[in-house]
Amino acid sequence: MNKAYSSQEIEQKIYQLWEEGGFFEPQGTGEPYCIVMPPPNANEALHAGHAVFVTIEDALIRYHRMKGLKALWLPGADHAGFETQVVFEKKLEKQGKSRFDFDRETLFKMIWDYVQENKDVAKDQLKRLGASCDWSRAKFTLDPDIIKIVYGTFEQMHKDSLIYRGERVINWCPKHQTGFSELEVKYEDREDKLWYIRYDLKSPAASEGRHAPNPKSIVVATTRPETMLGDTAVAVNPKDKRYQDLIGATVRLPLTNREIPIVADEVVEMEFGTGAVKVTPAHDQSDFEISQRHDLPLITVVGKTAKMTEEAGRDYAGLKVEEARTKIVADLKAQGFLEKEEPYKHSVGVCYKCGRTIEPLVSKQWFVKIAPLAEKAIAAVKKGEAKFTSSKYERIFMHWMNNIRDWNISRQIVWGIRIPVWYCNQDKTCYVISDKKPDKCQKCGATEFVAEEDTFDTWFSSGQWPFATLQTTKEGDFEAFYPTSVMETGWDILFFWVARMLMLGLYRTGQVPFKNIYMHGLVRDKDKQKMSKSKGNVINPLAVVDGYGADALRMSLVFGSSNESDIVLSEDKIIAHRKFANKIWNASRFTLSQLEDSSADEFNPTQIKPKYTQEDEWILEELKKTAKEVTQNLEKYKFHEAAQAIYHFFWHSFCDRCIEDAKKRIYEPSSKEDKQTAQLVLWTVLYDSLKLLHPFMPFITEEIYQKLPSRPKKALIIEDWPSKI
RNA sequence: GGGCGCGUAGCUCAGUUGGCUAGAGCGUUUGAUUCACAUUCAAAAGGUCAGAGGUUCAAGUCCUCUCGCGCCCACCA
Repeated sequence: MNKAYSSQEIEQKIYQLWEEGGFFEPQGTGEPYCIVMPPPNANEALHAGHAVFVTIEDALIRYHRMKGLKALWLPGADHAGFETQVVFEKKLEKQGKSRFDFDRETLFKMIWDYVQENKDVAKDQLKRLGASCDWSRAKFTLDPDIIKIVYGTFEQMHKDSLIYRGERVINWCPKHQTGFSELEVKYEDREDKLWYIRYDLKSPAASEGRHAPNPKSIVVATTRPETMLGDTAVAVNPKDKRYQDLIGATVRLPLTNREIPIVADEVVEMEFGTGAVKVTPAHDQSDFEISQRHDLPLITVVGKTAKMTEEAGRDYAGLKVEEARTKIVADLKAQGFLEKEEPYKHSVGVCYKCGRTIEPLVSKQWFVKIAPLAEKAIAAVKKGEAKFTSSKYERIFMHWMNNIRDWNISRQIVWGIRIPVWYCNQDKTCYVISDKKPDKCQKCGATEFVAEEDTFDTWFSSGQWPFATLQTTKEGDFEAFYPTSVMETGWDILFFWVARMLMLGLYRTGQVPFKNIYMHGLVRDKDKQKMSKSKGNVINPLAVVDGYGADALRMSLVFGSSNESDIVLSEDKIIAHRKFANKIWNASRFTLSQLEDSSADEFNPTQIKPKYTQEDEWILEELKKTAKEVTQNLEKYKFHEAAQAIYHFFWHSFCDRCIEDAKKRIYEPSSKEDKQTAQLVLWTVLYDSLKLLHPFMPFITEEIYQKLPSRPKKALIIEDWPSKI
């Protein structure tokens, strides 16, 4: 053995040993244990967050495998619709091209090829981190059998009236040319202005017999004056005494003279601005809802590229929103309609990818009626069918689920699963749901169809991942492993993914997709800053593996972080655990050398009749206690405690005391029995320590195990866990 | 506006249902060793557990308030 531990020399060799041994496939007849891996993006290298899930999930899998459970860790890769398309678009941009230069099929094919080129990157990196997942079952989110299941879900939901196509205000990114769900919109604080605009009355309201002065106008406050061109009403609160007389009156929209009514609606807050609000149903979520209640028309004045439309009128059509705003304000001022303007701080929705201001636009999109699904998910969590290991995430989850809104699942991108709809006519009122182009519409008899061009929100398909994978891997997998044992993923995708999996899993299978939910935190740098490319503080896990070894990286990710909160990763911490790896190496090197040179008779633990000293009894007791502590903490998902327990035992009990004690007894033995007993103790403690360390530091422990005399199994990975509880 | 969480040694954090002199890693100081150890070992310093009040035989741990910080959600026109 080398004097110092060299991770580079052994890691690859050890991984190969496991793979060739077939140890990653579920073995034996034990109780099934299954984790479905959150599939990394197929086109991207892994980042620190991936290293966290590998560390935790692999520790769980290895522990349960050693405990004798039939353990399956099911890997996969995600096409990651929008994310990947954005990456690809940037590539195109560099070549001076845009995705709009290509037709749907060509673009899809180009991205497909691009993903194929990169698809092994993530897989190879997972292997380098030591992920003991069953590659023979690996799935890709665009596998035809997965798509088939996703289509089946869509069709079933449509039959159950849980899917509808509707005209709604959606969150539109003018750069990426797609709509989003509300989760993909980020908010940014902005210093803006609030403009007060006077709308003159066409005719006084019916107010005979009232004492109130008969007003001639009403003033509204807005941050988006340019959208006034699309106003179809002014709304006030029905309880607002100031405007009682005006409800039902008609005003003339400045600049256009179009006549619009004043309506009363509860959502209007009397305290804000003047208490009167302009209603622009085509460009504001809340206004849209008002328009539905009052049967108001829609006028779209902002188009999909954030430019004013023809409907905005000759003077403004074609202007960018910001230009239109400036011009409108100037025009209003010139014509005397601008009462005042004041500085105003508010938050504005922006695209989470590019930061462009989100334009709320009315558009026809596919929606999932979410309330019935949410109800079942809430009930399942309440009943404990799916348990959050941390109550804080359960509370956050419940709060969101109780306020959930219908889910826009259509995306105007090509990289994804096409929504399997075929329209029978141009106005798209009649359609057939089918994976292939249908022959004939049963409803209207049409034989010509227009294909839906939108694709599903990635989360609609990945929300079905646990059952879709297990139903398409191997015969009997679904029956054996569903519901899976635990879902472990980052808290940032609690709503995006975990909540959707629960809802869709319950809907499709009648069972929760996983029994436990463990959320890990964000990896931060030593100053607790979020890692980002622009800050230059990103720790590339593969670079760490190269420099310090996968075991050191894994150990530093579990050590000193708990409560499923954020994880601080620093070079100091990694170095500390590389030192620990070296300590393990050398303690083992010493132990093994002491067992070897008992040349007289080969070391054989079963042949030794030990005469334990007090010190021996102490270390064996400590070992037992540590095994119990590691086990209990693993059972409770307290990885940091488990790791710390074995770390402390190995270093300070085994190395500092047990080995020191053994030296005297082996070098200057008082009796043959005592020497042999000392050797047996060393062997025993090392043997069990390797097992206890293995879930966290799989490579080094396996390498040493392979050198251990009298080892009972082919590999440590399939050894028996040393503690029953 | 609503919700969640955090504030414990210089730094990063543990501390299970309230129970002995509050712990770990890194860092710092002193000594030893190079005899398995790209070192290691022994020892030490360092905390009024954010602050105030309360419950209790007993509170870092439960309750209330205050201060500071972070995050999430929301139809802030």
